[in-house]
Amino acid sequence: MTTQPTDEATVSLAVSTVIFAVRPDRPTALPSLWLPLVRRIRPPFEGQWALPGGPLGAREDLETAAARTLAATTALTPSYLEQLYAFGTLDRSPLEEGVAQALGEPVERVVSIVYWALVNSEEVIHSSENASSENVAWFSVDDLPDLAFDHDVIVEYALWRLRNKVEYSRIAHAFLGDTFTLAELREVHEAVLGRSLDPANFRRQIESSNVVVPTGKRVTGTSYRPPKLYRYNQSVDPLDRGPLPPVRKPLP
Amino acid sequence: MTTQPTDEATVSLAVSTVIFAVRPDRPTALPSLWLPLVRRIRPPFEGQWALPGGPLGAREDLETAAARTLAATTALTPSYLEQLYAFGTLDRSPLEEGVAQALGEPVERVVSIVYWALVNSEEVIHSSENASSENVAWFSVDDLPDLAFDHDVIVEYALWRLRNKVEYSRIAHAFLGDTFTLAELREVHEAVLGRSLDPANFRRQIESSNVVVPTGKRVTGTSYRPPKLYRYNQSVDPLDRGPLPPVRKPLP
DNA sequence: CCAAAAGTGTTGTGCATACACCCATGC
DNA sequence: GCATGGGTGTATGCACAACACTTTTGG
Repeated sequence: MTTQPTDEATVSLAVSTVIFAVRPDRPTALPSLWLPLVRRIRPPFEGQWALPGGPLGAREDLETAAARTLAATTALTPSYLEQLYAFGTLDRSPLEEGVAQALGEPVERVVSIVYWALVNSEEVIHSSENASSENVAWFSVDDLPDLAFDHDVIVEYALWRLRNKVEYSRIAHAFLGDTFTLAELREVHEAVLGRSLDPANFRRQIESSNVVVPTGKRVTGTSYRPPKLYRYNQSVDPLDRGPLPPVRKPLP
Repeated sequence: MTTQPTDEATVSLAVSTVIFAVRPDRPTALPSLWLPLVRRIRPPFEGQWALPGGPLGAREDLETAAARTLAATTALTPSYLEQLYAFGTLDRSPLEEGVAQALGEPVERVVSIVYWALVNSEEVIHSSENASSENVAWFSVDDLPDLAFDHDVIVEYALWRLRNKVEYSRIAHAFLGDTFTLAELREVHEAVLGRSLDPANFRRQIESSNVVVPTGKRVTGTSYRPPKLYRYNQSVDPLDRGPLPPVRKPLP
C-alpha cells in the first residue's frame, strides 16, 4: 500500500502552545493581547525567543502535554485550550542539512503539534511575579521579537484563529475572572479584534446569546452609575469549542 | 522547563486521510457522499475497515504523506486537501495494556495526523475499476461498517468539518470536473448537506460570489432548456482554504 | 401545445449597524 | 447639577429564504 520506504526513527514529536492573555500596555492604557515566550538555552536558535513546549511524554495525552507546558510557563491552568495545527514541513529548522551534519549530530526532524490557550488575565499579573524567570517573558503581540524556527508563522496563525473565533464563538470570557462587567467583556473583544465596538449593540448581542447570566451584584466604588456583574453561563453550547472532535464512543 | 520525564521512542507518528467523493447511490438516484476504506491485514483490528494511511516518511511533508496515501487508495490526485486534526489520546488502541504486552510486543503509542480530501467524482468511477483491490472499497457515509481504532470518531469529525466548510466556503467544485452546470454544483451541496436547496437562491449566491465563471458553452442533448456550463474561477480568494497557516517567510 | 428544468423578479423577515436618547451614581 | 459611563429605543440597510413567474428546449 505504501509506495515509499520510511524511516520513522528520525521523526520526533513535540507539543508547543501559544498562550494568550489580555492585559494593559501601560497601567492606564487600553488592554491588548500579550503572550509568553521562553528563551532558548541551546542551539539551534540559542538565545532567541520561542514558544513554550517540549517533547510529548510517552504516557501523556496531547492536550495534557500542552497544559503542562502552559503550567511550566505561566504557573496557571488554562481557561481555554484547543489544538491549533500540526506543523511538519521539512524546512522548519535551517540546521537540517547544514550545521547538524557538520557537527556530526543526527539530522533531527521535528513535527510540532501546537495548541493555543487563553489564560485569566488577572491571575497572570499575580503569578508572573513568582513564576517568571530570566528566560520567560511576556510580549505584546504588536511588538514581538524575532522568533526561533517557524514560530513567527505559528503565532500569526494562532492570532488569526483567535480573532476569527472570538467573532463567531463566545470564548472571550476565558480572559476574565469568574465575574465581570459587560464593559470588561467588551474591552476584551476590542483588544482581540483591535477595533472598538458599539457598547449598545455589544450588550444586545451578548444578552441575546445567553452566554452570560447576571449575578445580581454590582461593582461598587465607581464615580458613575455602577455596572452589573455577570457570570459565564456554563450550561450553554458545548458547540462553543467549535472545531473539536466529538467525544469518542467507549471501546468494547 | 519540563516537569515530567519523557520517553519519546515509544511514540510513533502516522498520517491518515479521510477521502470524500460524491456519487449516486444507485444509477438513477440522487448522489450522496462516499469514502474509501482499506481492510486491515494485521492485528489489531485485523479484517476490519480503516482509514487509508501509514507512517510518515522521514523526508516527507505531512501533506505529501496524505497525498501519497490518497493516491495509493484511489489512484487520484486530490482536488482539495487540508489538515483535519491530530489524534493522540492514550486510549486510541485497546491493545495498549493487554494483548500487545501479552504477546511480548512493545506497547506502541501512535499519534495520527489526519487530513481530509475531496476528489473528483467522475474520475473516481473510472479509476475505481483499475485501482480497487479486494482490500479497498467505497462506502456511503450513511452506511459505514464498524471501523478500526477511533476511526469512527475521525470520520464523524471530518464530516462535520466538510459540512461546515461547504456552507461558509466554496469548495464543492472540488467534487466536480473542470466544467459543470449550476444544477450539478447544487446537487453536490445538497449531497453534502443532506437537504435540498432552492435553485433560484443558490444561483444568485454562487453568481454574486464570483467563484465560477461562465464558459459560454452549454450542455447539449437535453430534452429541455440546455443549461450553461461554468468553470471554477481560480483568481478568487485563497482565503477559501480557510484555517490553514499562512505561508512562512523564507529562512535566512 | 406540453413537460421539464433553466433562469428572473418580488416580497418579507431577521439581524447587524448607527446613533439618538435616558438613567444612576459620585463629586 | 454636571460629568461619566451604564443602559434602552429606534430607524436603516442588507443578506437570505420563500415562492410566483417567465424562458427555452425536445418531443
